[in-house]
Amino acid sequence: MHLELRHLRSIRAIHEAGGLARAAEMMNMTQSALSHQIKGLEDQAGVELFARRSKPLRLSAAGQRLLRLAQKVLPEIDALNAEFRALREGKAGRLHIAMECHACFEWLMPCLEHFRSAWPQVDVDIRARLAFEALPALVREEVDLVISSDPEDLPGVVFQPLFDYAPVFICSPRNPLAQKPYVMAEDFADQTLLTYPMDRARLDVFTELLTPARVEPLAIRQVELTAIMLMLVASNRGVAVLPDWVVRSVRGQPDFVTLPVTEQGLTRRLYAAIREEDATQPWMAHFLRLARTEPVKLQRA
Amino acid sequence: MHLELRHLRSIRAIHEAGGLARAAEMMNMTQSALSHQIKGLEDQAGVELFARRSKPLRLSAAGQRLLRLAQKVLPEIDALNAEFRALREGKAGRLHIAMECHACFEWLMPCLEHFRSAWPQVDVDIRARLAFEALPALVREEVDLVISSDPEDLPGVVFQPLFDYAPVFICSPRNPLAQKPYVMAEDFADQTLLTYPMDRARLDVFTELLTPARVEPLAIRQVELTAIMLMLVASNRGVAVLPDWVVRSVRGQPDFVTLPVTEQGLTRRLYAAIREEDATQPWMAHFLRLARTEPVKLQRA
DNA sequence: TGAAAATTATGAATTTGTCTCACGTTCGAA
DNA sequence: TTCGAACGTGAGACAAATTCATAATTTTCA
Repeated sequence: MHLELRHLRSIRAIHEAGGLARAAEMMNMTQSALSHQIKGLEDQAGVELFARRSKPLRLSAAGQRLLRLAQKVLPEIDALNAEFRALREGKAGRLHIAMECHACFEWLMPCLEHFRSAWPQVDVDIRARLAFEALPALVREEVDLVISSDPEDLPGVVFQPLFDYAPVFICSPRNPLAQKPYVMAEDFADQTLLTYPMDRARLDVFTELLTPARVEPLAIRQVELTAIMLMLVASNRGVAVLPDWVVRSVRGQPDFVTLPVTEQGLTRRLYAAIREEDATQPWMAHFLRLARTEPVKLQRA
Repeated sequence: MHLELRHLRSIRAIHEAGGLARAAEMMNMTQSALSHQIKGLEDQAGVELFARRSKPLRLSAAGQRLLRLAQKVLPEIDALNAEFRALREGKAGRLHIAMECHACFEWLMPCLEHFRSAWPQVDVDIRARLAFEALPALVREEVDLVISSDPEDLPGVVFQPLFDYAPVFICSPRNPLAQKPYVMAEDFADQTLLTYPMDRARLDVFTELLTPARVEPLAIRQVELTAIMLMLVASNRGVAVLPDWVVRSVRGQPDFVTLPVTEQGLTRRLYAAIREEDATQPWMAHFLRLARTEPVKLQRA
């Protein structure tokens, strides 16, 4: 069959108008055109859609079945049109975020909460552990924003700086390292290192410290949740290097000792990678503004 | 916008085929036609549906939204086509039954149970109390079968006889009438009559007895459910005239006395009114066969 | 890096389908 | 029966979709 939305619209109009002539007027076409259309549809379907006996043309049983479909489908089409219109006007959009930085949940969630209420027509989502590389996925439009601390030069992609943070060493006061003024790469050689389950290339402690110094920790244990990681640190089952906004939340608790990484401490900058085309979207600008201010509140908390 | 199903099919095909050329082949059209079609759609929508940067043409965010719609809508269209095909082959259909005879639930339900398993593709339904007249509704194709005991001569409608039944008087043994060998119209003058909530013209007790004799019962109480009506009879709150297959179910119970209506007893014939066009449908024939045999089992039970 | 291969875009001609116009037909009511 | 309203039909006009041929890409692979 060659059913088209045009036919569904006609069926609905004929039902609502209670006749072919009035329906034709509703749809800005001649009564003849509608008659032809319906006839063609019936020929294709091989089913009588209208009770032809009496004059104000009424739907047959099969026609009523078709009407039900029309009443289900057409509103969805209209909804999509409304969405596209909002999209053109910059009110709607999609913001699917890929995080390379696993601890970013902490500040991302409050951000998205604020954002959602301001831009209800933007479809938000977070994808934590991507099975694939995040930046290619950004180019492929599978995601719309990537949180990363390693800007790359990619055509069509821009890296917007968000804020600076410091990777901080954290361990139990019972750990011997707790006595030191700061930690160095060599200090990890006899430690169990707790990390998020990600590639080493995406973990500050490796890219900034251990890999350049060619130091390998005694053991590595991968942990998904920040809260669990802190528990393990508190019970001296391992040490970790975490962003300052995470460490700040346990400051002053007697179970934890925090130290700078290297004598000067490390500083890293977080970026939002987005497609060039999206950089001008008003909602994207709003989100970036939030992503620059929210985390700072956490860091100062 | 001028979105059509054709476009949804194309979107889906391009997604599934992973490219425009392969999709075009899948849809038995040239690659050029698809390219033109997509371009037209994007112009209309004012939204980029595909990521044009890289060659094996992929869906953009908006395109993915459209794909979701396609995946929701197209299966429904296919389902309808399957239904229409079954309809043409006489496997599917609609059997919406209107009852003028309210007590017919008793035998109609078992009938429909059997029928449903034999003709799963026929959409069955019962409408008990129609707000309108049942026969005009049959002509208008709002229902497909009317249970009635008053055949009329209507163009396009045929009355198929189902079976005969006897309207039987039923009362409590404590009721004075319980002593009589049969009841007459005059006996109702000082009785509370229990009836289904229908027009008098559709109730045997009036059409066959009281109206011709110009007798009015002391009171009329309308009851929806047969079981409730029997309860009221048992507690001598009223008397009733019910079809024999209903009365048969309480035969032998000490709470009830049943008597013939008039000396000879009444006999009525039940008909199924259907549209002429449906008379040749195989499933309709099957249903009528069931409707002739099932009730007789109840009457003999 | 450069050429070949694969993939998509474009433009004009053609085909297909849809609509309009004018008139015929049917149905229901007076 | 006749009238009027509502629907059907057919030919031509028009619009839209498709095709063919070819250009402009990007991707792949040597």
